[in-house]
Amino acid sequence: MASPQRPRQSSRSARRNDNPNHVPRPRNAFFIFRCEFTRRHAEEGKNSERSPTPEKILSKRAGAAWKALSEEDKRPYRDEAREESKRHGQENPGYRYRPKRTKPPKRRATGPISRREQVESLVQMRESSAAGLLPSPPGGPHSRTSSSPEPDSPVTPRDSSFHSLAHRRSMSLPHLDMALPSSPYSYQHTHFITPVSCASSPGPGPGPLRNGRRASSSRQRSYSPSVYHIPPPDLPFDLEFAGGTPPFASFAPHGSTVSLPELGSMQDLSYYDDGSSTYSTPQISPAASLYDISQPEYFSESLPMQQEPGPSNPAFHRRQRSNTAPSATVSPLAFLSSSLSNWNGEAMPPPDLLPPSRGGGVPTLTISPPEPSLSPGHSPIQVITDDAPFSFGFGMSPSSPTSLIAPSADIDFDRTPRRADFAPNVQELYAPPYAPPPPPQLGFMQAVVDPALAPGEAYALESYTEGLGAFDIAPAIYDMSPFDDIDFSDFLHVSP
DNA sequence: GAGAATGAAAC
DNA sequence: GTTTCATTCTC
Repeated sequence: MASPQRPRQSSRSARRNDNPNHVPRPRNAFFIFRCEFTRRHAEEGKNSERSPTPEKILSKRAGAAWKALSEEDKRPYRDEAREESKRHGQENPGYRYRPKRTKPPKRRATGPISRREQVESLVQMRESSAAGLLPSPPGGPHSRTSSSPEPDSPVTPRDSSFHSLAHRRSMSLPHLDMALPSSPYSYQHTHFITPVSCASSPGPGPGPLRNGRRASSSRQRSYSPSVYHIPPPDLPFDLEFAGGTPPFASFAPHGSTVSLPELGSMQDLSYYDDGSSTYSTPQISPAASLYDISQPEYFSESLPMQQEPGPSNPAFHRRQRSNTAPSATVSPLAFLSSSLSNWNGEAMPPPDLLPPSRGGGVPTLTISPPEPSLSPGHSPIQVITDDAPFSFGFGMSPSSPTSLIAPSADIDFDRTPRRADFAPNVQELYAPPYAPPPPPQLGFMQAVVDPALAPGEAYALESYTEGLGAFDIAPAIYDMSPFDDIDFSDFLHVSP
């Protein structure tokens, strides 16, 4: 059994950082065992003619011996490790293990990246663009802010807020892979939407593919009996369906369409930070039902005129952002249904006539990116009619749609301030520090992203970087002086 | 400083 | 899931 001696500071740890005050970590059970193992070996070797066993070999033997021990045999060492850890805590109050990352952590193969990472990506690209350089890969200068803080740097309340902020996600973030195809980060946010007839009820079961795999090839097919995995929109792809009606599947507010009747028969899946997921059935607003826009005649010339879009329209009132919103990843479908719930039912006919081929059929909805002409926080939902009962695809931007203007979702997971949240005088002072990103020039992407919409996307990032900059996340990039007087506390969880 | 082992803790 | 660092000491 290991003696309860305090381990002497190793030469390596003593040198660590050249810091004489460095406090080594408490040993774990195996290290206590290994120390004893080494000691026993040394004692046995005293009377031996053999040369001392190299430490490497000893470590291997100790590891094998440790594995050979039963749990009962290991218990004294585990107990001792607990005791040592307890003593360590008592002798070093306030101690916190702070490993230093010497190399950037490997990017997760799946899962969404943080908004902050995306902002950093944008900033990096913008700088590179201004310098006429290609973006540097992750791990470059701008990835520094993603690594752990300096071990000995004080943790201020602001730091805490900052970290919780960085872990929040927002569905209002533009998809950088689309707006900025050369982003060093890949957008991995995947949603699964299955027809009710195929989907299991909420809870366990075969369920969707967690963290949908992303094929490395430029073409991807993915199908399972209960799950349709739709790859990110930056890749051309084919979908295979086992017959029947293909599901509405969407992962970006671009170009995917679905008819309203179908919308109500589908289930959506959202992932949460804690790894859980929930199904939900989009709720069609009473207004939508009332107008029954599933009927083609609804789009006849007898459409009622409605208000002009804009802040004066009560329907455009933006709800107060909630600090208690769950940290969830919202799918575009949830976004759409939420938008519909706010929709006042009014429709705006198109300025020009619908093409004859689009004169009938079942109307479909297309979620479009925000347009800069609209007040911030509002997205247009465009209703188009199509001969096909269902259409799906990318690059199917409505050419001459009937337009419904609906307020955007009141689910806003972005607790960072937006320009609209700033004091009026600040809003007047502020001028965007950069031009909107240029339209993508990649062939397929060009068909998907409407360059005219880029400013709207840029706006969201711009406002977010404003918020980040106010917390010194991107110092020396923006002149944040106009925002010095802003109280951001409403957007943060700050312990009193 | 690397190397061997295992596991706690952080990220 | 990945990385660091606890111990030890030789190479």
